[in-house]
Amino acid sequence: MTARTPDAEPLLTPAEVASMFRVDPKTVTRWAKAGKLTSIRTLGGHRRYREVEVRALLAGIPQQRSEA
Amino acid sequence: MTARTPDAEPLLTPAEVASMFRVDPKTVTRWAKAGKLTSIRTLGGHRRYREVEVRALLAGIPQQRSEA
DNA sequence: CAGCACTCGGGTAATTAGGGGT
DNA sequence: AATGTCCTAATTACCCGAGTGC
Repeated sequence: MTARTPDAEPLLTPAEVASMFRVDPKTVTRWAKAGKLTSIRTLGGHRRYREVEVRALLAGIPQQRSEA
Repeated sequence: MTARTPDAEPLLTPAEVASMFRVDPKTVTRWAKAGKLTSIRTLGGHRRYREVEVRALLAGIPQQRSEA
């Protein structure tokens, strides 16, 4: 009985991202503030992160800077 | 609810690895720079190390270094 | 409605990076 | 070649109270 997920992109909570990088959740928040990580906000102000982006960063894949 | 951990590979901080080997954290950094130890970088540039790799080295698992 | 775990803020210690020198 | 130590700047970790998520 799996709830269906229309077009949802997999998102991660701050705690999940933090544990993947072995850092404090607060640190992940700083990364988001610094624009190093894309953050989606809930209506209540909590942050959610794109799983694909986090995995890419963990793998050491340099992010595209839209400048050349 | 403890945050789920999607594919999180256990990582260690420089201080943890250093104390396990009873060396200075700086030395661990040198090992990483020399490619003797795999290092994952946080978005702030700090290093994290693979727990499995560290344990293996501590256990005296053959690296790629023969003794003739 | 109540409750608990998590996150949000800010502020302040503790680690880490990096180069240089023994 | 390999460690340990000194220095400064940057990054990260733990403290609090209040709000969100479920």
